[in-house]
Amino acid sequence: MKIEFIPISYDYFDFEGRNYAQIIGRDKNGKRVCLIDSCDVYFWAILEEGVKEKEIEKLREKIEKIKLDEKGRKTKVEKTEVHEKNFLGKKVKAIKIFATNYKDLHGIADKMGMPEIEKRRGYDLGFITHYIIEKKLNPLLWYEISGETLEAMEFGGIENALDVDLCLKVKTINPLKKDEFQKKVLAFDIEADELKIGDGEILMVSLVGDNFKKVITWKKNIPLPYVEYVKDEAELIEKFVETVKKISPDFLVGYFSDGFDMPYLKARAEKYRIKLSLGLDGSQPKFSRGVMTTAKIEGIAHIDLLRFIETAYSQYMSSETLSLNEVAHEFLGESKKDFEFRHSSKIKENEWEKYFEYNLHDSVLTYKIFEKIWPDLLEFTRIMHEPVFDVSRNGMSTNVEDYVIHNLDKFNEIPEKRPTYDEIGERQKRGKYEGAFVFQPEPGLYEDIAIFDFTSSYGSVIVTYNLSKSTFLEKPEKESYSIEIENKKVYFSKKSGFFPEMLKEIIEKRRQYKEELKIKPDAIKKARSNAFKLLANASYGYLGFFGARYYCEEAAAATAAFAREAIKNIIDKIDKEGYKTIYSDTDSIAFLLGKRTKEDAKKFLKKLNSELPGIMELELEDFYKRGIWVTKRTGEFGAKKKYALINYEDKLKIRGFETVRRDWCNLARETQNKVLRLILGEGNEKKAFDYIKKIVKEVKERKVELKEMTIKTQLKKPISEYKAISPHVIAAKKMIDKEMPVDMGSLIEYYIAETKEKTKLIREKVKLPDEKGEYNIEYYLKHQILPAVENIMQVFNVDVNTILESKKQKTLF
DNA sequence: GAAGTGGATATACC
DNA sequence: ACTGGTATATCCACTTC
Repeated sequence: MKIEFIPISYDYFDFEGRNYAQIIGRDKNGKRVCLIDSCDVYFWAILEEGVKEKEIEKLREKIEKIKLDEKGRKTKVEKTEVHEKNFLGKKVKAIKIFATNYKDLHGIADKMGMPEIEKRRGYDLGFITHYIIEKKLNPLLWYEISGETLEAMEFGGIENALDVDLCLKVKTINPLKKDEFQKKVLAFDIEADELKIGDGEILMVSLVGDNFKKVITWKKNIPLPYVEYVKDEAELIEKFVETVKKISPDFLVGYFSDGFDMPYLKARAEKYRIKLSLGLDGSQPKFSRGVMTTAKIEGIAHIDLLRFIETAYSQYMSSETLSLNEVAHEFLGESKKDFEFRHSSKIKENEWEKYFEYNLHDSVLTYKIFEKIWPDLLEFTRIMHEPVFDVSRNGMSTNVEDYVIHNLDKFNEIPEKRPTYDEIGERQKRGKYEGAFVFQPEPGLYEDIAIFDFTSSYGSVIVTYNLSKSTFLEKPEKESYSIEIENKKVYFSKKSGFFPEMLKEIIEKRRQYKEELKIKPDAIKKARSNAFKLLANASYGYLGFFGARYYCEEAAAATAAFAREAIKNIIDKIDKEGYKTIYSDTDSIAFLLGKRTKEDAKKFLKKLNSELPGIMELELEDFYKRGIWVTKRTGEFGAKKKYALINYEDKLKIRGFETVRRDWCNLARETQNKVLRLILGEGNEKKAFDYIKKIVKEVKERKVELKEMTIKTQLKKPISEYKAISPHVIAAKKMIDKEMPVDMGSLIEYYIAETKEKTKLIREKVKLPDEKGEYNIEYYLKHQILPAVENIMQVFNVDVNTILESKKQKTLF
């Protein structure tokens, strides 16, 4: 029979020693389908140069006799073939070795230390990756599948165990041009008494899907349409499982659910000896070990939104934390419902309804955010060619690597292996190489500024100069790209390599999205364009990442070197043309228009572009009315990475200033922001100065609310590992004493208070936000407010410290 | 015990 | 273990006089 099918969730099982892919998806009518399929599993033995035909035949005979009997599996080499392949761009002869079970590829490879074999490769890919490469059944794309239904009890009766409408053994797979997909989404969120996994009771769980809203609870029976009352916690867990089963979503979505909701449910279910059988085969979620736990559900794509947001968006978000509240605010313009958390025993009778609403709303937000990010998740998954479960959790280096691995066959390339533990150690030992160029700015207030920047700068350098592990030349060749790094010249072939070639496609996608964004801007298009920019830039990071298969220090260093050369070239040309460069960082240049018009600058941009090599492209970032660069706190030089601009739509662009840093108190940040706005918007430093005086007065008169004085700093490691006991470490210790949940990664909030003891140490004045006390006037003036505006006013030769001196005289009397 | 300096730490920029 | 380097700023910890 034939069906139209979109694959969503991938798993595999072993049957009689062989591997089978078990793929769950939907057909065009929304029926849930399970495909069962197998594929060849193999790896490569790359032969030494010049091995003769006869020797190869002998070798094949030897290899074909290899058998393994480990871990209760009997695996053998099924057959071998000889192929002409490429490895790292070089033509090689290789034996393709097919084995019974993919788990034994490594074991077989280990038995092949023959002298004719130079390298063994391709034994370290997962089965699902093998399968997707072999059968080209890519996730979240439509296919026409022909296959046959299973016979009774085939594969040990898998069909009966699976909760699907149809089960097919695959015969053929053909891609379809079809896009629409009515996915079924269910968001969920639990509320518990204790934050530590499993320590408290689960009070309620909310579920939100398409036209579906529910809160299951055992705490209070309130007649509300969405509340379902059960008798105890055990029944709550059972009801939750039952509801998920009934809805049977493609995507079960949580927020931090890998780290909280799922492990919590697991812990509580274990306590009551209940099976958390969420899988379509009735299996429980499988939790991965390691630093980051993940919860995988058979047949349903469990998505932890936080993980995807961290990799795909966080760099471009203005939220201070990635809490559901702040992320919802930024993505949706909506906030969480207010609810003051207390232990359930302290919640009053009439407060439960609010708590339920709160819980439900969290799932609503999770559901809505998922809908918002869906286009990106879809695009990411389709580009990476790996299941959405993995893509949604992977970091950028893995994304780059997945992309490469799944595109190798176009180049007839054998995959490179993962580095060994020792190789990683070696790579980590190497020193840093020189990175980006940052222009030394002259402090001052400037007017009429234009900013150009390179589109996907590092990515386009890699493509243009063909930089990669496979194009790196040990010995110089006549026709090659070369550049000096650390007094040593490195060379790269001009014969196009597969890595740069692949990157080209990513950059083209990014350009396309950016164009669409220009035509009709919206937040999501922006995020998507940024997501691809991220992928392009990550390719550079990937080259220098110690865990990468295609790690190439020389290529990474050369990328930075070529980029430095390119930007310096542009700076020269801009200045030669009669403009004046005032700043530049990595891939952007800010310069003064002087007497020229915006149109002149645009024309000039065209000219510059016509002279750029390869796919390098410079674009107009924006024009700005005014901009300010300040001095460093130490020394008279202009500070790098710290400036503020205002464009002709009066929109501020602030970089590096305390305004954008969360480890400064709100008051300092807001004061600085206001001062920048006054100076840039109106060009009025007098007003700014008056404003500062006003704030200083308010601080001295204690008119400022304590919460404006809170400083937030993150705990980057376990408390015990801190050598320097800084204020936030003290605050964290205080929190632990109060049994508040503190962990690595927690954002610690505190303020600096007045104390009786005479001490110089700031850490001895630390108090928690809810601790009684008064803010320390001297500290906030001298360490927060004035430093935040000092360098800005210095541009106008105004010394803000005089405010303190003159006022001090008065207050003395 | 004050002053100066380097190290540890956090955060931002691209 | 889960991209790279560049840069600023703060406060602690130590040295020196």
